[in-house]
Amino acid sequence: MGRHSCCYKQKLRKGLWSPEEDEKLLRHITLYGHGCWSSVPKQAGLQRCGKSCRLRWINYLRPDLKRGAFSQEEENLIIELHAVLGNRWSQIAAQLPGRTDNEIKNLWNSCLKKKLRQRGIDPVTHRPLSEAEYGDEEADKSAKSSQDAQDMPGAASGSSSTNELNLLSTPNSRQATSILEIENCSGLKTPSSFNRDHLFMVQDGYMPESSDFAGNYPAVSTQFSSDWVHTFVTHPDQFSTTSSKAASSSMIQPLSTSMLFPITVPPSMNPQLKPLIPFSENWDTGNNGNLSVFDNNVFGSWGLPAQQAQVQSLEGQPEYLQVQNQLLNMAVTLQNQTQHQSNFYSQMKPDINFIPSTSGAMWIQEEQPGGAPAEEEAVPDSDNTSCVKDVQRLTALFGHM
DNA sequence: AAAGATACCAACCGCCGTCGG
DNA sequence: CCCGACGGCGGTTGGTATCTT
Repeated sequence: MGRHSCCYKQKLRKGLWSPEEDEKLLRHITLYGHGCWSSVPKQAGLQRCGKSCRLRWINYLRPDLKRGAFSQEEENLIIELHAVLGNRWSQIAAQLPGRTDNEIKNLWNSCLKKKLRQRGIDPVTHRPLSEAEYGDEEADKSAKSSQDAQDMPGAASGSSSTNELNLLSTPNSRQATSILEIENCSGLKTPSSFNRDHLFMVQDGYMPESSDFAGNYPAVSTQFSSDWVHTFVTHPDQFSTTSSKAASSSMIQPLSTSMLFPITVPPSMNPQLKPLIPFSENWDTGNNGNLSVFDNNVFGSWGLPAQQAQVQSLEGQPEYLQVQNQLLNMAVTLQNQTQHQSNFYSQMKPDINFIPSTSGAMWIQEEQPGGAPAEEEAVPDSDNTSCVKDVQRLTALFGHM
């Protein structure tokens, strides 16, 4: 096996990157972009393979990376996403602006798996350990299918069995338990599977009424983390494929700008939200088997009470854009109400209200009505490591130029 | 204080899908 | 259609830091 083909051509450096190498790569990409990765090391004067450069850029040098410890909310979100996506780290990372798949993978392997086990939850199946280990036949079947989905992400289309998950929030959650349940949700394999199956979410005591489901199917891309609501709008193109992998991606994946529009709504706004997005009755009657939910007036409302949130049809504007606009307006309104963010990257939490990222994601955090910042789990300001790294990066970029 | 154990994380490895010739 | 280059992904490794005994 040995090295990747690009590494055979010449003797290339391996191992940790020196500050000088970082500087070269950072400067090169800042000035010229990366273009073809295989040509980057030569152009940048590096004795590395293109793959190594790409990895270094993505995992370390990218300017939009969020440094520092993961917040409790991020951890909860990762756990919830992992329950749905399995080890698809890149897709999970797509939901966490500023975090890399490698970072999340490391966190999972080093911390979250352990935490889940300590809580009696099997990190693979996301079911109670006792049930996962000694469960009845049905439990075994369910667990197995879930396991299959995670073991063979690429073979997802072949598996259409139950994918049940039951997530419990951390015992330390400030308010009510957040529970995300997906029942009989054919493994999120294809969007059309939602025609028969249903998915619902329970949060802070909210229990969807049966009428909520009458002919409608809630968007999977609304997530609850603690008492926050994470909502995503996915670009319709994401639904237009029958590829199992791409289809499952479409559920939560994202974002190359406008592909996904995540908004995190603070607890104080929850009363205004109804965590269901009606889906069209002919959800699965897409074009030749391809699903184009937006052709079918899927988004009749957006989390708000129906009478308040009917999407007005704007001539010539795709409905997903209308939804995005609604969310954007909401976000801007929030921003206007809470005018004290200053630097996007210097105060990620808890002070940031509105954080655009290059990936098109926005995170909104609102002040509590009393004016005090929304109470958050304690988030380490910025650990020494991240400081050192940031200094290193800045030095690399500017210190010698 | 030293040695061993454990945790953490950056980077590598190999596989796979896509694309262009 | 085939083949090679390339990018992307997930699993794994190895070095370093931290903790425990």
